[in-house]
Amino acid sequence: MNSKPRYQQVKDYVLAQLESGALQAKDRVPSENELVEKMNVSRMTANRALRELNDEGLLVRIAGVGTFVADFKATSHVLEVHNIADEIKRRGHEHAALVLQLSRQHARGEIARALQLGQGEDVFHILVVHRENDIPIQLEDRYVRAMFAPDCLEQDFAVITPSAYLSNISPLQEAEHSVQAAMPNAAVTRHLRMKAGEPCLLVMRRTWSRGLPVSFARLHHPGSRYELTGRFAPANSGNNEYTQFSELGRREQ
Amino acid sequence: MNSKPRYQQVKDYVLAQLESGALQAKDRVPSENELVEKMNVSRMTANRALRELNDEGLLVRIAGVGTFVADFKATSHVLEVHNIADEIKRRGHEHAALVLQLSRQHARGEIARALQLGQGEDVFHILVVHRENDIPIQLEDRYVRAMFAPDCLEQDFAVITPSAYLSNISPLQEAEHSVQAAMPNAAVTRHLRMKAGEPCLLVMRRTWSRGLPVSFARLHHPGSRYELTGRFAPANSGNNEYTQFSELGRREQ
DNA sequence: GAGTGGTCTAGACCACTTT
DNA sequence: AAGTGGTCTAGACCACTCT
Repeated sequence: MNSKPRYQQVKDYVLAQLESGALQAKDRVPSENELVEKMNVSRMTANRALRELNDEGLLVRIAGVGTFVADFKATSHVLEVHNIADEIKRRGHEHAALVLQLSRQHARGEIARALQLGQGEDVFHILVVHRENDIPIQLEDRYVRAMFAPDCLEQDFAVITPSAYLSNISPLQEAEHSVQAAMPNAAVTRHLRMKAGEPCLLVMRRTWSRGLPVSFARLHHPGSRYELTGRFAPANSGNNEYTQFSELGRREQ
Repeated sequence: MNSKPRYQQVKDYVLAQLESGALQAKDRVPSENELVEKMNVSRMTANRALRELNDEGLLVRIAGVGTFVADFKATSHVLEVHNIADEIKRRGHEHAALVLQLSRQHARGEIARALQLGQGEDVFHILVVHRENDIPIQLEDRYVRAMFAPDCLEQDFAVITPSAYLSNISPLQEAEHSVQAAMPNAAVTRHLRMKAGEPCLLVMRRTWSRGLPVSFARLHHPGSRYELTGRFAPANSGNNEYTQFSELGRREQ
């Protein structure tokens, strides 16, 4: 029954004191050697427990000084931006994609800047509507550096997501996101079947591969049907370490 | 010069193969014992390297089988929701808060549900406008379980952020967020000095302490002036492990 | 049975800050 | 000098999977 690893037991012991309030922010946490004695573990095991709690942001460790309760557990929480097709499937719903446009263009203005292209370098322009159970849920307006994806025009993006296609070509290594509220133009309104006056949740994403920005996407979502959600909870007694899940969710009601 | 810890050298060795493309998604990564021989380290050191890369989501380990390159490195990226006052100060700007309302109320409808209160249990209602260099940037509409914060009415929320006040009372342990685009009502429009027809980026946040939801907040931000941004980048050669930063940013231009 | 990851130990050396 | 965290090792036992 006490099958939990020893380092996890040490973590639980410390976590319990955090949660009970016995240890407050900036308080000193038992040192590795103190835990070695109290919990009858080796120092490597105590070290792993405290190091992981440090990595998780709950503790702050200072070599030569000690280990302390971190200050701002509550201030910085996490949202994740997922692949839309995976999200839909994870909800057990049907994903369908409709390709509205797939062409090669010269990069101009914002696109050229976002992808760090010289004016006139080529990009592929992909415009796809993603549907969940036939309800439009995302308009993907994506530009891809042409040099990076020479066979882009031959893809069927109704079958393979542009995002999946890109990460197949080469591992993507960096991403940058921004989320904002914006009013859609007429075309976006139409493609997402939105009511007039309804705002969009607009996610902009840039991805890098080997130091070069290779893709820039504007992901429009109808404000009435979508939200980005996240939950953040240290696992008290039972589970592993942290439960962090979130989803690009279709609003239920 | 080669002062980097051995486990980090092992991580770098594996990372280099991920980044060069020598190892693709689902490929098998050298086992701990293979790394022990190739890198001249002990197995504990090889184990730490692979375990950390696993924790970071880059590798998948299966006991009895092997270690493999993770599948969807690019699909799930992170945004963080920060404390507004800290964010403003971090940008070197001036934060000011104007308290519009501070009162005790009976919980009804959505508020009672969100805080899991019986109809009629009391909440404190806090309404504050946060300004960055005198420009309204967030309307905080917050409800706090009355039992949790008996001295709430005596606080000066122009000086201490409600969020900071709450985490002073007791460590907050769980948080739930949703981000959506919505049209503001007339009062929100006025308090944030928004143009007619401009949408809001609306962050809703619930926080828990010791298993009870203690606070529910609607954070309205003018769509034209705010966005939530995030960046995600594994540190290739030089740095620690991961660089994950993000901010609730005032849009620059 | 050979190989894998998962864990644990007892001891070690180091650089650092505190007293 | 004593205490702290940071790292590393050589060996060990286990449960598991694959062949």
